[in-house]
Amino acid sequence: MVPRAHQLRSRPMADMKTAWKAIVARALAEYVRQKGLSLSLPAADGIVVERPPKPELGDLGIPMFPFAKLLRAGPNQVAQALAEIIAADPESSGLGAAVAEGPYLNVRLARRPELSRILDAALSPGWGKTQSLSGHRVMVEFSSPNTNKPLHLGHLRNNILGESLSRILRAAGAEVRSINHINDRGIHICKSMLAYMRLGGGRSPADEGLKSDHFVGKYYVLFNELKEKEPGIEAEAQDLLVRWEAGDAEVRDLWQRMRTWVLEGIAQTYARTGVQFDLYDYESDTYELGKDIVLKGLESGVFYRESDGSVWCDFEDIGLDTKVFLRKDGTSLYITQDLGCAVDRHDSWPYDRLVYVVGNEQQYHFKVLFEALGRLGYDWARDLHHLAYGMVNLPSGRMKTREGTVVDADDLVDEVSALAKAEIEAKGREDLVGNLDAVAEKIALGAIHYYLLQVAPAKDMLFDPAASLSFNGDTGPYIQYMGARATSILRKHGAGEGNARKGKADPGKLSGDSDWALLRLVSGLPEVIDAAAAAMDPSVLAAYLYGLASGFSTWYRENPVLNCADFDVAASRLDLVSAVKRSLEAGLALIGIPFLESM
RNA sequence: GAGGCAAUAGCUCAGCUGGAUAGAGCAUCAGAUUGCGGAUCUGAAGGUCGGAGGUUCGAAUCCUCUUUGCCUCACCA
Repeated sequence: MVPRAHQLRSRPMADMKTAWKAIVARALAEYVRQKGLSLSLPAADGIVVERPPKPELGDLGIPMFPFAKLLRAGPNQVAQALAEIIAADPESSGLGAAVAEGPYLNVRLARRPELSRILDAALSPGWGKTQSLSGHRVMVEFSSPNTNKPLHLGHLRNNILGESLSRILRAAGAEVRSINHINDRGIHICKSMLAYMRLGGGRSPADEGLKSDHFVGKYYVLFNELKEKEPGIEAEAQDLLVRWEAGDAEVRDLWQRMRTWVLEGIAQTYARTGVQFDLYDYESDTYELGKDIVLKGLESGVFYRESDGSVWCDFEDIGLDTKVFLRKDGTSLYITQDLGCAVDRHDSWPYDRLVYVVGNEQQYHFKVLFEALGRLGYDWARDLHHLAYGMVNLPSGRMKTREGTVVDADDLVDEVSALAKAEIEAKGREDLVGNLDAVAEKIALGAIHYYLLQVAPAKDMLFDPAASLSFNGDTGPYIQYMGARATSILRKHGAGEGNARKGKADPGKLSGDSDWALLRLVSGLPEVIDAAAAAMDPSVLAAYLYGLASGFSTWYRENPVLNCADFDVAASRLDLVSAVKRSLEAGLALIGIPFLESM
């Protein structure tokens, strides 16, 4: 089965693998026929095709071990036999040549047709978009801040994971809705309100010259100081919550005012870091949702009532605990609300998947939530997914608000920006970059987002300030820098410099090992996007982009473009540089790293 | 105590459904620019993949046990 033309356009390298699986499967069948054996062979898509560890070994490698066992022959022998059969297969000859190397069948692809196909794809408008999830609707909930303090480093990891995931899913063809579930009610909110009532003196953020979310956060910290001297203040906060729930006008008024301050401040942080949402849920609107669902579940016997009136569900049969779903006073809990939200969301926009980007400390909660929804008869409960990410720790240990070891999001971006600015100035590039502050901030985002995304989501990570501020090596700014250099070549060409305009571009001129190696790297983008989307893991894309940038860097040191004496090669390499630039640009956009034309 | 996640180079991390000599970056050492941006490149050194068994032609990867670390096990969110 030879892949269709439009598929070849969108995923050049993946389709080559598919094509070769089919060729090998055919060769196996032929081998069996020749030997007069009768046995069932593996399906073509079950054949493992990998990439040889070294480029000299070819473009694709197929281990013969599984077949050796099946055919009761040595793997080297099988490789040899298959190579001969494939050499005689007329369909394979246009696609490349297979050579037996030890127990492996290594394929050298026919470069000339591949080169033009890859280049063609990489320079066409759809590059960086795939269809692997087309027709899918995915909801992604992330960020979910509290409205009593500003965002911190942990939120930055959450935000970029959620934002990047949303973009990757869209790039893979899915229809995505991103949701921010604002936690704007509860005892923690009342605490900052109470401290403000005591110490705020009616001042506004502007009066104190503070960003509005930082202003509110200050009072949250002050509450904890008050508590030291005045233990009774906790009860007062509780009382404030009761008044809030009762709709007390004075309390609601203050609540509204402080909430707005925080949300305005947080919105600024989202804007500067490039995070966007399609929808906002406010807990103050949704906190009573889910009660009726629990009551229905009570009727159907999914839940049971304790003698004190509280409602529970027993999960001991699946190794979990019993869990409360309604308080004895009939009020709802976190999980009650989440139950209601999930149903509401599915009613309003039936999705194929709902992803909660929430810290791994809540794994138990989501396990219970999903299980409860399933028991209540919602068959879409299996489409819910908790994307649990690990904590961001500091060299000194865990971040703790009370100990003042929290790394504030805005402060971090400011700090890294200042370093980037100093770096630009140290190199005397102020005039080259244009808007100095804007570019410095984009470099800072590149550094921070890449640092946070480079680690697989599930893992806890260490945030080492010194290392994260570095712009060298495996970092976001390194990738940005390679993008800037590629752009620089194209810019010079555009300005009339170099030999490329004297020649004629021909992909066939790029069949040398180093040009070919770089173009193969480029060709991997669509597959990586699909893999990142399937695994819901932006880190695989981050790793790919670093590899591409690094490959480009190695390549262009040895391979002149504008200065190439062979004008046709110069013109062809210019296309290759364009393809690299476009791939970096498309890929970086998906992981929230600004592309820079110069830096 | 129960459940979950993790452990790979001095440090921070990759290692896709088991496959060819376990890879990067940082740090260390040694080099490279009369050429398209040196925030770069090349090289050296650095590993009993926490430990012990098992499955397999083959294990960092799968299974069991074990050690260590983190998280959770609220009528908080």
